[in-house]
Amino acid sequence: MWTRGYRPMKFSELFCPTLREMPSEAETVSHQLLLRAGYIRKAGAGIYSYLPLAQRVLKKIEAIVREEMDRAGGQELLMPIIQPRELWEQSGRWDVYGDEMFRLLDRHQRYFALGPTHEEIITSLVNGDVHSYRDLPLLLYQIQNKYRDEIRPRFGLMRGREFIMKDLYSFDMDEAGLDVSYLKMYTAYNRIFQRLKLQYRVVEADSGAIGGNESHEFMVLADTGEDAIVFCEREDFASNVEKAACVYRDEGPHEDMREMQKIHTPGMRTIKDLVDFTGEPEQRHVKTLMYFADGQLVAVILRGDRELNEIKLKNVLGCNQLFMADDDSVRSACGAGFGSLGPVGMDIKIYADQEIAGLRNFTCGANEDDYHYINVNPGRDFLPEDYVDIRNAVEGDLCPVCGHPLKAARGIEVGHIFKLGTKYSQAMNATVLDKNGQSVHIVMGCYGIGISRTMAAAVEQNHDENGIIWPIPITPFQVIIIPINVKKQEQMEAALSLYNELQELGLEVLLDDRDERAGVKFKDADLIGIPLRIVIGPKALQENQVEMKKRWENEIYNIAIDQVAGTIMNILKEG
RNA sequence: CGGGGCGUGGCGCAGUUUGGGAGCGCGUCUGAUUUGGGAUCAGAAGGCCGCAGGUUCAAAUCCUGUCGCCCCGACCA
Repeated sequence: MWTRGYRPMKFSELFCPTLREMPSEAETVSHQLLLRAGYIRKAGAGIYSYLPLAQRVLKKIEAIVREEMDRAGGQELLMPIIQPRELWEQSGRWDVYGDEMFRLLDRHQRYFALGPTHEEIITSLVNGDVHSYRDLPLLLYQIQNKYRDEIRPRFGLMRGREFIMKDLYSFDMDEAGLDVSYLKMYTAYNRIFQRLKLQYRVVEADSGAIGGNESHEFMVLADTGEDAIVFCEREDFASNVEKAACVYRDEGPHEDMREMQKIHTPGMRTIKDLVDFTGEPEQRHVKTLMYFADGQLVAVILRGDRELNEIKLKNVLGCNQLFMADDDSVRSACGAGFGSLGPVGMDIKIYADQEIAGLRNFTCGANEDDYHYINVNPGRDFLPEDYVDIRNAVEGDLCPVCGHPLKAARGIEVGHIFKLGTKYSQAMNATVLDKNGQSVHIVMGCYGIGISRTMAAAVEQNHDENGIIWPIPITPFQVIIIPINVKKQEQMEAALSLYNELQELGLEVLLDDRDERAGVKFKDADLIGIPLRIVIGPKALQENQVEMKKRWENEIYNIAIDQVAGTIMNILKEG
């Protein structure tokens, strides 16, 4: 149920510098509370020290992760943080990874990377010592610091430049083997997040730069999450909006096409300007975006109320590099600037979102500054290269499986699993001999859990105005005992005796033996988030009773001292 | 990298516009009175005003440069 082996603790000896005031640098709840409650301190942008309370939480999360990785057949190892450049050149990622990789020079002017991930090193490791199909499958993992020079570290532990991650890599003979390994991890991840008592959802995800074809993300649900997801309440479908296919259904019958007209629209550059000007809703406008795809200019058109999904666009175009065109390039190619662009008469390849096909009599730019067309119709007034799915999914879109309207939510990505296939084994020539003595590339998968991020996500999801409310499986202490007045001998004696009794039962107990006013101790107990609080005060003590309070409830119960241990054990068992 | 903001005792901030005393609240230390939701009184310690250069009789304040941090956008566990 919980992990033993941590010494109980007296608050007077604990290094837990709580802050009365909110640190000004923190914006997000988890960042604020972890700082205020004395869990973390910043050493630099995106770089933190974990204080004793945080270390306890991290160790608990790690313990659960380890148990489930081992249960699924994983073997723990530890790989270096400092990795030679040559390995990264073999996989081609020395260049591809770009500025996000920390690089350093040794005294001989040789380059090294601070590992942002460990595919290269583990592939090379396995390649050196695994030669036969008899050695597979192999599941290897570690819990290690990772280094990514994030463009913008933020939200405390949520997006650090140094963070703790569990990463497991699977090695199989073939795709069928990979499917088995992937399923093992999928199952293990579900067990982990259930055991952590976090509300989460598994969503389909884009596999991004790491490569591969199938991928799921494990999202802890929180309004402050950086990712948007959509899910279906009826069917087994949930997806990151980056990935979610948008179902398009032609609603027909369509209104009659009217005659296209050019109108004067001085100074109007945004959809909102046009909505105000024409009185037509956003859905009856079309916006035009210009991109460079591997150096070639393309136009993209979407309904006015939609957001372009660059990942989808990149996949549709099959390009490596995609970025928005600058104003000068657009002007010289189209004869007008952003805000006045449109598909009519444009001799650049146009990719239209699939919804555009069903629009009638919409408004768009005329490729002439301060002019727009109204009553534009696809097919009649312009022909796109193709109609494609390139917008972000939103709430209310139809489920691709059952057609039911989708719900939207926000989430914190705490786990991500990928089927890599042979991307790295080919690049680094990692092979084994199969039963026929034939050399085949190893089929790989990789599976990450952000350990430090999970701690932050847990706080994000479990707190109130007074502080953190730890889920029992990861709380730094299960019980805090507060004698109201440590100078009253009978209170301290009762407290100490209870403290000893509970710790002998294997519980993690924090005894607040500080000579502080009761209010201070209550405030700190709430702030640092201990689930169960035992208060030893003069009134109840005369009756041989103490007060018990659950951090997530308001009620206070009086309990006979000799029943405290049993009551606590029951509550903890229920989790 | 672009846009916005901030660097002044441990924390939160005022002071900068208009140059001339380094201040306030919290915390810390000592003593007393207190003791059930962040006590009160008395006393004390603690600051290269991010750093460098410049202007000036005089710079936290004006100028130049530089470093760091936070927030908004593209990356990801």
